[in-house]
Amino acid sequence: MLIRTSADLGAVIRDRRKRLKLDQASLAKRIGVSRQWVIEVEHGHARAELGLVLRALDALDIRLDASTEQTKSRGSEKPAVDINAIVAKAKKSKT
Amino acid sequence: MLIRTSADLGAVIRDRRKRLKLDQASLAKRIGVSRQWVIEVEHGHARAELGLVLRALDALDIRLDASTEQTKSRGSEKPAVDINAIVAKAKKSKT
DNA sequence: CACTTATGTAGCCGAACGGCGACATTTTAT
DNA sequence: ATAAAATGTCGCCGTTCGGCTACATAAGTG
Repeated sequence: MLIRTSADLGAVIRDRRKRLKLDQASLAKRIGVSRQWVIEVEHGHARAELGLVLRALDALDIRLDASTEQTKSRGSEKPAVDINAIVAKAKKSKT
Repeated sequence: MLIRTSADLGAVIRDRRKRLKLDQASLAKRIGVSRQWVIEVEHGHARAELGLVLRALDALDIRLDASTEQTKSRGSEKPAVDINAIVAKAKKSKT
């Protein structure tokens, strides 16, 4: 699943937890956090600590992959040549 | 790339930033955080806020994928039947 | 119905976050 | 070598984290 927001993450975690037939308390113990933490994260708490979240994913055997392959381009992406640098140089050596 | 730790995340972010020829200040502005935040995260700050990290990945067009497909099994994984529940019930109706 | 379990909520607390400004250090370019 | 930019470090500060205890609802079972 594609992760965009903390809510996505929370959903993934909750689904996986249920699939593994774990209750929040057990999962919390596995991860080493409080039960409330699990609750908040499953609800999409955006300000949770990155490290704890990663531990949670590990405890649930969820793989996280980062890739730069993108389907939707959003304007200028990978300029084969760094136009900016060229322009900058051009500006400097004006005369 | 597989993300296990915050250091992995930091490396991915830094690589991608350089690949995009951005300096930390510009990236920070894109994400909406301070320049120091970028520094710390690139260094693997484990306690960074999840939401900000996700914003960073988005700003760099890095896709995050969560999957439960795993190569290395680590003990008991997907018990087809929930033995625990069964045992629990058995214990209860002991007589 | 009464009983157990799971989940969610509230307040208190120490600790750390992240922003800010200023400075030190490293790297890059001329 | 000189200048400029990029990167990293340091306090200060308001805000929030995450753990804790206790309580409040669901949700399921006899």
